[in-house]
Amino acid sequence: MRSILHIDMNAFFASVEQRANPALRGRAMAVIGSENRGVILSPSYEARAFGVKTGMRYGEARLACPDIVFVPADSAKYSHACEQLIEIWRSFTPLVELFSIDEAFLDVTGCGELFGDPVQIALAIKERIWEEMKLTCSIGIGPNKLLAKLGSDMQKPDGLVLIAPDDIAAVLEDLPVKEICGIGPGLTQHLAAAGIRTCGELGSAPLRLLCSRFGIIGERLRNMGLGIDDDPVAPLATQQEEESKSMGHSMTLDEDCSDMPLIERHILQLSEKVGRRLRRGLYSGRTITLTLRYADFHTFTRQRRLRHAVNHGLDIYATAASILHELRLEQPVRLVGVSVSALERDVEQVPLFVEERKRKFLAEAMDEINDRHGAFTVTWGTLAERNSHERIISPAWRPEGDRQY
DNA sequence: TCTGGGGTCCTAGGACCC
DNA sequence: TCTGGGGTCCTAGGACCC
Repeated sequence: MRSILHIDMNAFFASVEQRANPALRGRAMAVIGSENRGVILSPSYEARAFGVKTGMRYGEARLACPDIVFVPADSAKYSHACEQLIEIWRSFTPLVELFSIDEAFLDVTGCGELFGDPVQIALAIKERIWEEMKLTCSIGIGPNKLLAKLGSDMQKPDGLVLIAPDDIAAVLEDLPVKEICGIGPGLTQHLAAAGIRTCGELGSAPLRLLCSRFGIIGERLRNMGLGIDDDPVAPLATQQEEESKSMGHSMTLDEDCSDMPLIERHILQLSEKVGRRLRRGLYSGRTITLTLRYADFHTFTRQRRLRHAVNHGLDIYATAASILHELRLEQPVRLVGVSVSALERDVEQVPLFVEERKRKFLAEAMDEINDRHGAFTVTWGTLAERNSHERIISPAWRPEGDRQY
């Protein structure tokens, strides 16, 4: 039986900002992304008390909480805090899997001799994080990642929830399926249509029914209902060795735009950013995808497969622009995105030794804002230059078990 | 102050080949 | 050749996560 911890930092960006600036402490504040047309990335707990939530538009947040203070996101600050967290976690176990910039799984099976039972370990970790960083977190403990993640969600902020093997059935019996990581709105609705609302119902549903309705994820779904999950905690070094599958950038324009030359310039800028990241990671790619979002939010993609892989901004741009020119825009454009997939690695140039890449990873880590629902994703050590302020993003890698959705 | 940005995986249909 | 089926590649879209 494994012992897995899932650690979820509470209001991570907001807490880091409050820690850095005493004037923000105890105040309703929120970290925001872009200046213009963005959403709340991370509200402080004081703001949450007013009903401010991640993903809210600024106007909505101000309506709920007129005195709220908006603070622009500072990715370097959060990356640095994340590095400190990793250091603390790794002092307990080498099996640390970063799930996002503010979440991690730790496999503490067999750490008992050194640090005590899993609850003692969790308490010790919370104490270290508080002592050294003045941040709180919620920790879930379970026999696998699925249940550990569930546990960390059950008590916020500053929670500690143990789901022991004997508790599993009782915890899951009446739990709505959407609480499970991997079951989103779409699956929730489909399951409801099949008469399945709780994990208890999901776990006892006939496998044949689930497979006929949900295909190859049927079995995985039933396991979710039963709290079964064999997915191992992938240590950082392994995560870093995983190759990226795609790299892209997108941006919401300050204003909806019908001006083709202007849209082209945005596409060029995005193409250059993507190209730099590809080259830095010693990648090139054969498939170029252009994403457009119209003013009414309708979003679509067009992609083109090239004969040879490319990684220069102008090559990416040439393809993306030609795709654009074959379209007839039906509305003003709200968002433009360029991404490259079908990636290849230029083997001869790759200098990679795990240790070397590991060091780079910590030095250059995570940059670009994602949000969440608040989070960043993280970039793995593939940068060639140091001290670059370029924004480098990351594969939104996920644990294998959740990958199938 | 109308709704961000980064990913992964899966499905389904059509082209094309044997 | 009035007719089938398997395989691969490609494209578009959608579900899911943070």
